[in-house]
Amino acid sequence: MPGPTPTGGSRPTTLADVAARAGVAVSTVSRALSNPTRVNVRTRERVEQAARELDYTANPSARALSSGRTGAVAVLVSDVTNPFYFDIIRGSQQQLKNAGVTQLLVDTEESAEVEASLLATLQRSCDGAILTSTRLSDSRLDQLAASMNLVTINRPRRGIGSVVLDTAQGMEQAVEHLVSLGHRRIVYVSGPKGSWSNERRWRAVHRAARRLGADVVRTRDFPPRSDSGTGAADAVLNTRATACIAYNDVVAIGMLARLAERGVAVPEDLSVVGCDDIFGADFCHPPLTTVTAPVEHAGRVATSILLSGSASGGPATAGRTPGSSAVLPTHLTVRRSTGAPRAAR
Amino acid sequence: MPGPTPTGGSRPTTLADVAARAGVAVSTVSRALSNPTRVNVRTRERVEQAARELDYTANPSARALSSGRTGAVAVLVSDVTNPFYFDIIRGSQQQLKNAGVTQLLVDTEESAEVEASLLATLQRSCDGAILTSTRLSDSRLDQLAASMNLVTINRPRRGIGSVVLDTAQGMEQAVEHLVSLGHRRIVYVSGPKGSWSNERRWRAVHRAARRLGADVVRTRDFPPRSDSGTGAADAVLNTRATACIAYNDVVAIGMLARLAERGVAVPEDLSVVGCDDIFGADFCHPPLTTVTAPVEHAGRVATSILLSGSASGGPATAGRTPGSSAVLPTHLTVRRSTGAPRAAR
DNA sequence: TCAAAAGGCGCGCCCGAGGCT
DNA sequence: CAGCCTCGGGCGCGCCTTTTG
Repeated sequence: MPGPTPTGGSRPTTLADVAARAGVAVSTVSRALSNPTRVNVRTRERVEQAARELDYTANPSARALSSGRTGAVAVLVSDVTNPFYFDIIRGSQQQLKNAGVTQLLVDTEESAEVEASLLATLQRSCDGAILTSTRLSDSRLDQLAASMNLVTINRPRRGIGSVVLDTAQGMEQAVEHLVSLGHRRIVYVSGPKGSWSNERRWRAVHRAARRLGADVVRTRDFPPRSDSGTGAADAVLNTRATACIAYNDVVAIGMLARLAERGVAVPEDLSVVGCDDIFGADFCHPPLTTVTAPVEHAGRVATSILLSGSASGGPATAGRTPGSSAVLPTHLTVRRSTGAPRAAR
Repeated sequence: MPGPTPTGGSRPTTLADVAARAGVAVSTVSRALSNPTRVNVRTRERVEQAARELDYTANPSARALSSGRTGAVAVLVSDVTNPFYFDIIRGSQQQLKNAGVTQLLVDTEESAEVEASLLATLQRSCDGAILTSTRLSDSRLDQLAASMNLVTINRPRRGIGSVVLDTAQGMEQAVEHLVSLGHRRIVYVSGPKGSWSNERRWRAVHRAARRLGADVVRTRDFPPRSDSGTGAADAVLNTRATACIAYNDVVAIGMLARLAERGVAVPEDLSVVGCDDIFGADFCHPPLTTVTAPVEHAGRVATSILLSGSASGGPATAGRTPGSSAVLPTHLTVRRSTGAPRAAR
């Protein structure tokens, strides 16, 4: 017996139950509930009351099966642990709830393969997906976008909806800031390989440094985790640089811990700049100079783009909408982790 | 035409497509794919190859509709913004992925009504739910548990699976710690009304203080958000206390900011203790003395309990399993935000 | 012992019948 | 009698499960 017959004894009420109680046909109940204007007021009220009395709730699976719309949107993040995503999750959660859509939170474990295989399944169980810092190849991305609604964050691509946090701009400001303080040797602490953002940030730093006549080198790649901070700090100290710009705040905060451990004074011995302005950047010690990005806003915008695209008519419209894209400006927020270099070092 | 016919031109392949290609019946394909042992090896291989060639992926909605199992688990949090939940989300995400289950992340906005209404819908679209810090009444909880698999975190209830982070224990240690430093007047910064944890923590603090001969009062209730810190700090300063214990780290960190703003030295003028040991508690300024709770572990355990319960056979078994429960110990982690009170104040 | 056939699962949507103005 | 509003019937969605050969 397949019927889920928990405790109440009776299985969940269906449209048919409501129809019987209201004395109308199943199709009428369906219409009354989902398209109230297309039915007589009196009938509608009868139906609604019956539904209320029976505590009717539509079966989402059945609805999805016949309509093609699931009422869910997937949000893919490379690592749920990373505080950077918290704000994105939060921003999209907010928008999704307003639209009555549920959020499927998915962790891709920083792997393109995991991401791809998850999306294959997810494709059927959601109306669209928000890809944050995707590791997918261009071709895979295009292919996917053809069969489902997609919006990327920090990974623009022609024909696909996208939101970009223009951290490159903030990175330039960071370099200018450091140079104006007197720094001439700067290190960029590189993020994960294959990250579009990482390359973009590095290029911005590199370009700005060259323009301003400062030396800049790049460390090896570090995973975007707090514990990368140890290796990153050591790597930076191994150079003769007086300032460093980290791929993001998570790493930067990790570095602060290691620097304190090694007795390196920030900013006197080394200035540190982060990126993203995550939770914690303002109350760590010293408070972190960082590139402030409107992350939560990005989550909201990405969700709006996705919803406006899929609203027009379920998965059938996937790939049709040109894919609007937004670029959100960032700016440097100067706190206490940067300062003039010590004259003699 | 309802068919989702994105770009490839052809709609997603179904069991029937695979059956046709493999030259067998639909039911055979179904079995071959979901219950491989119950079918001839040669047949199975033919089917599997056909499925591979056609890039077949089952439609989760259809599967859910007929089987009753959705392959999803909901995780309800009162506020996705709260870093405390990050670790829970992370812990459960991990376990769920191992089991091939997807996570539905849901924000209840600190409201019992929102929580209840969401659960009504969710009930059909997931195989179970993890309720973190639920605000539901006992009766509502029981009622719900009768019709779906539930596991609560920090809200034990007979007959329902639960995980409790025993922060009361850590709270006692906190009081002992403060008293041993010489504090005699302590304030407990109260969390949200209706929170089981809040009451429990307060009682633990109260009891321990009385036992040790210290005075303890309680502030008004504060929402568990960082910006409550301002009001909380002011409220505490308004008393003659030399130490305070906050409902949780989020509030405590918010208080640190306000205290710095008002020029109050921590711990010289006021000792501050938090709870949970969230991300940031170790690198704020000063690093926070707090009750360390194995939050991620709690997320993992809760998920395991839920999965072991629902594994036995879909929603039909809801309410049957007695509901195992776990209590995870906590301990005080002393950092720099607590110290001896200034002799004269 | 295995595979084919058929009957749901619950809902959305299309089409057409009937009543009323 | 034409036209509109309203409702009922029926099919299809894709899969699982049971029964039958």
